[in-house]
Amino acid sequence: MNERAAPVEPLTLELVGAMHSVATRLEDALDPLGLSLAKFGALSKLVAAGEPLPLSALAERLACVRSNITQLVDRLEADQLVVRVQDPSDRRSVRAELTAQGRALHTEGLRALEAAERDLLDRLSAPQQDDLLRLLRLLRERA
Amino acid sequence: MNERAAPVEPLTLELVGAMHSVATRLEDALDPLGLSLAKFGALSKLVAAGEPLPLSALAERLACVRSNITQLVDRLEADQLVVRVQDPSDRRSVRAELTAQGRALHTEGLRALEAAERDLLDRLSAPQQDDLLRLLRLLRERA
DNA sequence: TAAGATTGAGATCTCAATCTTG
DNA sequence: CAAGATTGAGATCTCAATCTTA
Repeated sequence: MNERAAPVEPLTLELVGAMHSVATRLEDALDPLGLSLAKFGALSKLVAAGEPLPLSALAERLACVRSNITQLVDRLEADQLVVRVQDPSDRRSVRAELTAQGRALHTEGLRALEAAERDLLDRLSAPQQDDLLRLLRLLRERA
Repeated sequence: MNERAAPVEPLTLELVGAMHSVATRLEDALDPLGLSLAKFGALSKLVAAGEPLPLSALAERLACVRSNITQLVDRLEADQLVVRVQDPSDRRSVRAELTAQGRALHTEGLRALEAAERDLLDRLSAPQQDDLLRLLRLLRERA
């Protein structure tokens, strides 16, 4: 029994707080490269796809709305990391294509993130790391 | 051995993705009340403190910069959930004080969050929930 | 009309610079 | 000068409305 007042903070706020802390650490790791998590995420999806992606597809894979991608690609284009290319078969569609520079920076970002990841996860044993990933995926895969 | 290309996505991006998904779910739960996670977080810290807090203290407890709190309190004040009060003993200091309306809405928000929390965590057994919290705290408590 | 993309308004956050008070 | 708060600029995100093309 605990005599003190009941916790005012729901469990989920702890979740959000911890995740915010992790995200901040990762942003800091990417910052020296001029990258943000948002930008790296987009580059990452483009590399994974292996080909230019329509902005709608990018929005779907990054779990955000289309208008967000319009602006994100604006900034990526200003950084010369991607270019917009027209789709001749459907003139409504615009695809984002990686530049050589974008591909190279993604590789650097990957290294930086993996270093930050080792720093972060070194606290946890290998089985703990597996557990964490499994639990988070359970939360995510909810309808 | 896996013949396919190595995963392009670092483990940490999975973490960020899961975080984003959870945060979105919680935002949705608060939305009908006209609350956001940011606003609820501030109300929650004020309720926990039991007294008006200087904006600096609020910034510290919410792990963000002061200028963020200035604007957040602007919006909370516009919603009539808090008021700014002057500190007679130090005229530099401004404290945020809950209104009755702010206190009431915090209670409603708490209920909404706890419902969303049950929805989210129902997937996990009680020991799994404990594990998740423990693991996240380990990640957070890093220097 | 549907779909793809963009625009405009606004919420949330950061940083750098500034202003007042200590 | 330090500290507390604010302001201004800009990044990131959402929603509603709009424009073009299918």
